[in-house]
Amino acid sequence: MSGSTDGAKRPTSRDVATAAGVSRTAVSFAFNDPGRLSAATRDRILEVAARLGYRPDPVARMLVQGRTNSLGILLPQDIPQAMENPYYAQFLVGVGQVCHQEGFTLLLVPPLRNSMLDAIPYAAVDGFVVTGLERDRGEVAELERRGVPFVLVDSESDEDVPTVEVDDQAGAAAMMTHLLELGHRDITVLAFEAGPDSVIDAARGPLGRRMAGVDDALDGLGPVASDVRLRVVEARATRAEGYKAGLDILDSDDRPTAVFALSDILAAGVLDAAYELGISVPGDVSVAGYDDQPEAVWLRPRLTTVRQPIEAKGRVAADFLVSAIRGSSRHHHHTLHTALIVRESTATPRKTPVRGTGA
Amino acid sequence: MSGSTDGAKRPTSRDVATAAGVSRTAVSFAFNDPGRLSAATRDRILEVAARLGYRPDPVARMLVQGRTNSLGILLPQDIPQAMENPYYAQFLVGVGQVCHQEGFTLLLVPPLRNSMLDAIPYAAVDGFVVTGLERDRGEVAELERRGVPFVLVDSESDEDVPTVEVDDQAGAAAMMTHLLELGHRDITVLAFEAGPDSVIDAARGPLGRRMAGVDDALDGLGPVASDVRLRVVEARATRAEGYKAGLDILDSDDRPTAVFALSDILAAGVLDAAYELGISVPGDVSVAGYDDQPEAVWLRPRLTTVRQPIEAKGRVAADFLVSAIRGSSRHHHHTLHTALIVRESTATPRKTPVRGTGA
DNA sequence: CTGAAAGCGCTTACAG
DNA sequence: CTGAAAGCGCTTACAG
Repeated sequence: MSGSTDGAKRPTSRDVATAAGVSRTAVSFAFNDPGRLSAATRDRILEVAARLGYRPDPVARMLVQGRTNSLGILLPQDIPQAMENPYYAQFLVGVGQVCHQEGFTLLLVPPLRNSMLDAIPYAAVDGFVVTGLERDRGEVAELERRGVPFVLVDSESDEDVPTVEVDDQAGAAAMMTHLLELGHRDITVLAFEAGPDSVIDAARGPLGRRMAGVDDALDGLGPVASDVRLRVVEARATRAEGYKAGLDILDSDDRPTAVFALSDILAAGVLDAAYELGISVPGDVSVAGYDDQPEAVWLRPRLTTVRQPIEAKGRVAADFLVSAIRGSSRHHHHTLHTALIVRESTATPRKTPVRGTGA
Repeated sequence: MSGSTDGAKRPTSRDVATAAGVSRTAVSFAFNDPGRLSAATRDRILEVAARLGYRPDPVARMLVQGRTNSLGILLPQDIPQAMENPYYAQFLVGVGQVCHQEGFTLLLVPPLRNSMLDAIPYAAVDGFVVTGLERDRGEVAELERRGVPFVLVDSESDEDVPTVEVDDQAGAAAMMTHLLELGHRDITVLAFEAGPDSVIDAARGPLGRRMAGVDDALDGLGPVASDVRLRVVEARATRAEGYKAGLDILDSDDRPTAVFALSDILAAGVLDAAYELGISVPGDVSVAGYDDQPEAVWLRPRLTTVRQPIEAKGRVAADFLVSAIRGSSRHHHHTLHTALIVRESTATPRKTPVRGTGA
């Protein structure tokens, strides 16, 4: 019954113009600038358009206007992987706020045939928010070639390109210092590893900076640093993988007195593992996270973590992008700050080794 | 230093053709069908294109090819609200799988000026996945007018339009029956309410069907049904709101023996409230959820809930859409099924009222 | 208030 | 193997 989807093709502005006995110019005005038409003409055109089921073609309009009213998010991984990651969802909340305010839609642009490079030329967007890239990658050159503005997020600072960063190094250092000041000398860092097919270089970017922060804190300790035992374990950033890693770390004669998970989702998994093993947190072991996702405050015990303003990061990046699109002020840089959030999951370690004669 | 973003405008295929001494046809072939050119010509064109920083314009290409290679998700709420909802993230995982497989990007299309209707004509997509709409709304007519395929998700079944549904009524009935069979006769249903600015009709759609399922179970009980005390409370679907509602429901002389939350996120909040109040679950009160989000199994106690295949819903919807775009088989319908997942948060109610002389 | 013309940047039969 | 021409469907100065 609908019929408009099949059969005869969609009516064009020419069809409407003919049927209404006006020019295509008039049809365009009826939709985009009705004030320029007499009421009679306008009404007639609109009526004919309604009868024919006419709508201006959005792509033709984009071509002639030179804008799409849509922002692109260039993803380093495919859409399912991104959407499974609560970090991304939160980041998109921030980007989405700007979209809402400025009337943009949001295009998710995953790698094409496993290549971010290939995806860049095909996306119909007015600009890109780019996550998970370092500045010297070929992708940046391709973006410049593409000729639309873009903003690098969580990349390294760069003079020539707008960036939004978070001082992850300071954040990780603050948490590590917190742990050291509590008296911990046997600490396991649980790092996240890149997902399968990842095109990002995990050693750089946020992970690299957080690890550097860990080292900073150790250095700041002075000569005593040699007393500290530091182990590093990796897991994919899901709660289930955090749980498995947590089991490995905690179910051992030689378990650390503190675990510093480099993302909250991993910390949640470690908490699950501790619960499962009957190991008390923070009594037997301290657990710390990173991100301060909304989830963190609902965990038991409430998670001590490093807050990074993920939503603000998305918002600032999108703001920069929209400014660049609108033609104002090129090359912005902004660094967001982290904060140490001490809740219930960290405490002074027991004096006596847990596996010994007890508390 | 980059220069390509500002100053002179982007080179076009004409510029490349001129510089390489060939026709625009040849330039097009060099990028889209290199086999049709002699190696020498092709290499020369590509080299000149690289030197000039040329890329075919995606929008012009879309116009002439009549496709965008992008799927649209028509949202009933703005992007931040959608991304805050774990249900949506999971749904997008399913849609994203198809995008990945078929090489589509994904455009998030929120209401424009608070109107879904207004957003439809402007999105450059090959089709829409539509959530949160009923069939008789003006939006459906607008979609038909738009002339691209679309699929309605969680809508009512309809002959004329492809739909993907879940038998929510049966799912809710199954849970309610489970509670009744355990012996509960004083049950509070915690329903989710639409967010602010919502354009959806909450009384219909999934919520309405789940409530109908609750009634079905009561009806199935026969004459004893009159012994059942049923209360309904509403809250916005966030954990914090679930927590607040949980406090209200549980911190009372007259609390129910079971709470059936119509979404897991709400159930999680009720669990938080019970924990806060020192009320044992399922000892003092049973708590049930709906959705079986990944989270549910990490809650303590593990949540009894109704599983609905959210990811599959997204996948099936996107599959239908891609088929329609490719021109095959119009008008599909698919109903997905729910399953009762009994875990630890529901049990037989205490015989004696909690506020009485105790167990 | 209204229209004829040019043009957005590309691809695609068609012809040679 | 290569090119001239038409056309995708619209908007926008410009002129009247």
